[in-house]
Amino acid sequence: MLSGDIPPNQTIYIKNLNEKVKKEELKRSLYALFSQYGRILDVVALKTSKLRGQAWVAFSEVTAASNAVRQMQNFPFYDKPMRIQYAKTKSDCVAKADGTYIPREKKKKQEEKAERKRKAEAPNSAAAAANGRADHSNGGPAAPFQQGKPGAQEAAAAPNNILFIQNLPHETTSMMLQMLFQQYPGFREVRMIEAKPGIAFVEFGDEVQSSIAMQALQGFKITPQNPMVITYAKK
DNA sequence: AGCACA
Repeated sequence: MLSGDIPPNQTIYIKNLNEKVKKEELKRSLYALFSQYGRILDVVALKTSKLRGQAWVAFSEVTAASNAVRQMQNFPFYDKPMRIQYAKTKSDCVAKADGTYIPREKKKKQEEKAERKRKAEAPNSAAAAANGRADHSNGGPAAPFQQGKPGAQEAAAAPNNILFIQNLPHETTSMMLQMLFQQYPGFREVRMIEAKPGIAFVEFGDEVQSSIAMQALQGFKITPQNPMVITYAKK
């Protein structure tokens, strides 16, 4: 198998990223691009000699990661095809959420303690950490995806530089949509069909640009009753 | 190619 034999993980590992992109921009773009697959807990990118050109995106669900691995495989991102796998280990942010997180410095002490457990001391902080935390106060409940996003096991549409907008109020004009979408880089045009009110197509220069606009305007309300639903247009 | 979180 191309992707190797790494078992599914809610964090994906991305390599072959364009190393010229600034770290903060890279993280923001990755966030915008991948949040269509589910809730993102964290994006990690380092520019050290060992770690440049790579990034980790941690999702709240494994199914989101699975869809992302399949759908975004080889996606041209800043002119380079992304190579995506599951991460080999659990992200710290995930461990923190499920109560298994052990700070890095304390990890060694932790192992030493386990070796000389012959002491059989009274329960200490290590034992408490091993038991995990009962409270899930961290980050709140795992909310279902917002409307307009596919269910976890349902395949998401393939990225497209053209967006399909639904649930618009019938009085929406292409000029109104242009005002909204032209603030995002790569905007080209809005197309509406007179015979079909409530929908529109918005074209961008490429899939990265359309994805960022989608993320930014997903659920935007032109009227209080009309949160817009944005998906990629079918090819 | 390269699997981290300070």
